[in-house]
Amino acid sequence: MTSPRQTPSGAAFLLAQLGSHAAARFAERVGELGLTPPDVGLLRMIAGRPGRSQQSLAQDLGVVPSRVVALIDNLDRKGLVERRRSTEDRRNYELHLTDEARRVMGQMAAIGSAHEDDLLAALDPGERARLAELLERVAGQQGLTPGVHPGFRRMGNREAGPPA
Amino acid sequence: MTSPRQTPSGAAFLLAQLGSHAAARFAERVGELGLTPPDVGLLRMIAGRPGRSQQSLAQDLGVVPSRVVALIDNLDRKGLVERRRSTEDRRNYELHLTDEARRVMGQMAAIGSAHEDDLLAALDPGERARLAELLERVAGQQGLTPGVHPGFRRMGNREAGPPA
DNA sequence: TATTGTTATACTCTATAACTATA
DNA sequence: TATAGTTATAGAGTATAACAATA
Repeated sequence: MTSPRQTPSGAAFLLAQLGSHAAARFAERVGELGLTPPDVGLLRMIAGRPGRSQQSLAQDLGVVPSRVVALIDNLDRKGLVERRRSTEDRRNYELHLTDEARRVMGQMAAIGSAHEDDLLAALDPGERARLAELLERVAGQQGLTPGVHPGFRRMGNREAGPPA
Repeated sequence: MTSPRQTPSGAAFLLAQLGSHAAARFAERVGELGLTPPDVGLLRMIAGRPGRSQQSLAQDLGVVPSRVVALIDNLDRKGLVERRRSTEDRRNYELHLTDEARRVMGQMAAIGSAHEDDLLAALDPGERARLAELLERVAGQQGLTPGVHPGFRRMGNREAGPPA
């Protein structure tokens, strides 16, 4: 006979599967605002600590500084973030949101609610709370930083690519 | 004062965050076996229906057939899958696992258990079951196929890349 | 003509390393 | 010499389109 369980492990697989799904749906939604998920994360991080440098972002995101250049370039081109030379140390920039960015973030909040609502349509409010509570405990035990999505750095594929 | 909630929505965000984390940890583990997460998914799909064609995989995975070529090339080079020309319709291949692949899948089962255990260390057995039950209902309502991870096709970035 | 698999090509994402300006 | 940011370059992942063999 074949293997007893076709479906993988259990909650761990469901978590990965649903997480990927949730991320994809979220990407669709914010895409309508002209944003990518990384854009959204960056905006939130800058909003949380205005004036922070690209280096500090690179550290918190776990990516290399040159990556942040491209990321911020995106937001800059969209008119959502401003680079101001620091007057104290003219090597670095102080990153600030524009008024436009603050407007966009208002829309993001609405999008977030709708997203949550659609995603968890199968659960009633009590069940959603229980789910959130369980997930929070898992996230805490796993050492995840609240509010920081680890989807920035690609998980290294330590193997060869396609043939030719 | 600033926005009342720094942390995004709630369970939806936690789901995406934990899902990404779970996937990354799983990638680490199977990497020690010389496999990538796509490898694992493919092996399971072939094991579930030996002899299936690359086209059928492409459909179930939601990727383009040329992508499957590279994916199967990988497994082929590792000696885990065999392409046998179909005798009925010599256009397509029948994909089969090798003995080595079956051995590897045994190890994968052990890895899966350890992964689940580490990931959900914060929860006792009853809580794990409750979590799985909630997640299953969400996954069902969202129309996710049991056992198929949607991480194959990259979610389209419908926006410009880095500057130059 | 339609279908399975393949190759050729191009585009995006991302990291590494070299470079500029400032300290 | 060390640090913030940038540019140049390269590698992996993926899709589109053109192609070969078979039906």
